[in-house]
Amino acid sequence: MSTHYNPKAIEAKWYAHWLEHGFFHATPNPDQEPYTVIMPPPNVTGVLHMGHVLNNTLQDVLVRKARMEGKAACWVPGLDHASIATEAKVVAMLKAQGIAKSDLTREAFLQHVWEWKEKYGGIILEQLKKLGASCDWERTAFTMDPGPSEAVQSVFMQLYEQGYIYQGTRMVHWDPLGKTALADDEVVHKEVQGKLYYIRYAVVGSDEQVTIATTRPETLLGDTAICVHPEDTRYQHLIGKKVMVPLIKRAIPIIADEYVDPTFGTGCLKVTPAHDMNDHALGLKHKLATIDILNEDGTLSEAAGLYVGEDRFVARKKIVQQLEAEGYLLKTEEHTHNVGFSERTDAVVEPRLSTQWFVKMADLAAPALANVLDGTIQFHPAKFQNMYKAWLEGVHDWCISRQLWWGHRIPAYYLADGTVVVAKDKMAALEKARAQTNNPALTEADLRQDEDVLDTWFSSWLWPQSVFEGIQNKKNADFRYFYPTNDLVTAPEIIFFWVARMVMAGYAFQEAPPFKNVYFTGIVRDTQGRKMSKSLGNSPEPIALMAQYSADGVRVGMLLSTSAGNDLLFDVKHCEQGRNFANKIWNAFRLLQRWEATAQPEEAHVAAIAWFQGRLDQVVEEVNSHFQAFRISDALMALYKLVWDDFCAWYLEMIKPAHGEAMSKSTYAATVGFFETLLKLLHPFMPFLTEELWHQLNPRQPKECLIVAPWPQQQAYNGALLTQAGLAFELITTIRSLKNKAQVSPKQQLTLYMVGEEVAAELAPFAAYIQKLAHIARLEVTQAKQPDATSFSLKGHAFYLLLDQGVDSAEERVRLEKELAYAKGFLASVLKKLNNTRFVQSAPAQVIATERKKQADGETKCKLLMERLAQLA
RNA sequence: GGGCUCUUAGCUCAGUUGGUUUAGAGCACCUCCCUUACAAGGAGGGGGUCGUAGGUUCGAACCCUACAGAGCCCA
Repeated sequence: MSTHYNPKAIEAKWYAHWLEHGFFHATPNPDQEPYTVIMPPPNVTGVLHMGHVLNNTLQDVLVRKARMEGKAACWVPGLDHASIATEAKVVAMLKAQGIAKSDLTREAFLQHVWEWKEKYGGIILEQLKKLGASCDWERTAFTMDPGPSEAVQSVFMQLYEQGYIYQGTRMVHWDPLGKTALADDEVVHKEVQGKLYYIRYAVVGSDEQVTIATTRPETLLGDTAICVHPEDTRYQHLIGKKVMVPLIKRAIPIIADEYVDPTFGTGCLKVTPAHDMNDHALGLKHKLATIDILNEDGTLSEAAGLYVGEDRFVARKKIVQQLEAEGYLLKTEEHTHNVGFSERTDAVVEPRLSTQWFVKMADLAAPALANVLDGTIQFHPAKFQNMYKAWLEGVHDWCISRQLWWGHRIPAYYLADGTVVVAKDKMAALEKARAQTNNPALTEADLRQDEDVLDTWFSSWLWPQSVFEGIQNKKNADFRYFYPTNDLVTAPEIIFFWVARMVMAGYAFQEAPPFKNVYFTGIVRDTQGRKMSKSLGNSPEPIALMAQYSADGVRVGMLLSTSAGNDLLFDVKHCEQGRNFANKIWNAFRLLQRWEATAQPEEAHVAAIAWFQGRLDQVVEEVNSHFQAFRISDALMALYKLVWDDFCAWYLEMIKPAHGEAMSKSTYAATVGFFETLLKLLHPFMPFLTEELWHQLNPRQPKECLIVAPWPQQQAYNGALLTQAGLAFELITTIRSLKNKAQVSPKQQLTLYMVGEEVAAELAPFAAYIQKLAHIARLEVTQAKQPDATSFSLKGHAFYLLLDQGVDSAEERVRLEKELAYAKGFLASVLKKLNNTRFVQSAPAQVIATERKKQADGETKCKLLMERLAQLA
């Protein structure tokens, strides 16, 4: 057996084995408790990045533990069709082949997208298998599959009939690159260094001029008013007059509104109702004209009058030049401001007036908020409640139409006169239209379906329901069994996009929450705290990382660096630590395996076994409670220490037979049992290594896999024994340290005196181990002072260590004086409390008792140190 | 501009309702050791007074106030 764990063959072997035996597949079973996790569906265009590794490792840990606990663990994987991202990708690909989207029919274009999807889509799901993800692959779902698509359609119709979906002309965020509207939260605001242009407008019928400051001078072509604050004395006399828009020479009114901030710029605002959210509101209020100067692709329209057909940014430059040439530009200033960018295409978003479909949110938001605030749905960490609450309380209606082809086409049909009919298909729409218009002569040719598709999130928000066909068929067995799901693991970035809307959908369509817990992960950043991104090239490639450190190593590395909800600075060193841990376990197994259990007579390591059993039980309890609180990295760290420190460093060394000697059968059996329990506890975190060792440890049937072995039971443990062992270990460490400081070989056999029968009794079960591990030849109880030996105290007990070559009194003095100073300081702080009558009067009895104990320990320690110093003098 | 969160060892973070030793962990660091499970290892060790300044309390990393710095969400 190799001295190093070699994961390659092992990982492939066990993943195939688990699949072959159907361990990942869950079906409704009345004898089992269901445990359901819905994977946040990655984009069909996606490839595995470190964020996915984090997110999916966590889900797999939760799912594997639940499976071992005997639950019907169902982890549903899926893919999201990602309208904008996918369409943009395919458009670019076609362009590279010399095909323009505009030359294709809708059907032909969609044909290309489906072909692309079949060929390249969903790579990420294959990559997740490398990570060990134990998803129920038989349930893999895609948002564009017939089931989920039907759910989208039916929900659209239902909400439309109930009046929750409406069509409206609104200012929307327009993505000129994607040529589509965006929802509020698909716009990312970034600080941008721009310019503030000061432009003069001449007042009609006067020599006066007013100066406005704008960051977007090209929009002046769409100006329909100038607005000032009604109380601004600089401009009051101009209210009601008109000014000439430069270059195009259009007269527009000067109006007054309190909306204007007199301290910003010149206090004089140009109003462009078609191209600014706030200006639009002003326009409505003051009944201003609206001039839309932009085309859908961000070029200037006929209405602009100038630079028609030019891109908005080109036009901006040219207009600035012309303004300057014609003397309208007073000055420019550097100016930092927030600019909206499209989440998907990164294009600068343009506020634009258009007719779109919306979902009315207020009623849907109410139960979604209430059930999070009352704890029906719990957030981990809970701090995300605040953000969730703020968003839901000020929620805006949701713009759900997108001017794209790839996605769920809106099931709305128009008649020539503009009548709208919503129905699941053309035939149904025709029937409705005939009934609605009382015109049985209508034919399919009279109906035109809406060209737009729905926001991708409009399918994602149904995901926990639609993967089980819960919209169309609420009574189906899977849905009734697996819904509501248990835990959702996702990123806080999509708390509004997705989490909030799923909760709304849960209450809107099932009157039940979609999940019980939401665990928010942080963002994976590099060691400098920068977000990992392709352009920075600061993200390790997960598959390569797994090849280097093993899948288990990467899982452990990822988990060790995470705490719920906090961003994590990812360092490959953590994966190295994970790999080293795997190796440690591997080698513990090698040691165990080489032992022969034949010793006669049967002499078991009773104390060692009882102690480790206690530690095991203690840690099982600890791990369970960490899981309950979603403190996954703490659970892992508890196991890391249990294995490395308690099992390897202490237990195995305690029971390790001397060179060439055999081991008793009962000790060996107990140890194998411990190792099995450790493998069980570690399995959710390190599935491959543990499954391999599980089968190497004992011959088992193919079906008898660790992945379905029962999770260890929580048992009561002997706390007193753990305390005794703690003292013994502390004693061993102290002896080693004293030897080290005295430059005595660690293996030098020495004599140790324990002062008093009490401590001797306390340490009795571990006496043999103290002798073995600290290399103590003679362990004696004494009451007498030992002038030739070094003294020390632990937990109020005194000890003498007889170092063979005597004591270097100078060094010993320094050491003792340092210790004494500390002990005195400590004692003083305790006495300060105890001498304070108000403390003694008001503190709880238990606190005072603890302080008294501290005092006693401190006094013993000081007394001993002073005695020893006196001897040395 | 409004709201939220954070600031504890070199780094990343724990620290539960204020009171078990004048604060813990992992990693990193220093010394010694290639000892027959593991150098991807072993033994030992050093290191912080908890952002700053006040306040409440018998007692504060923990509660309150102000200030400084970092981040997030919304506009």
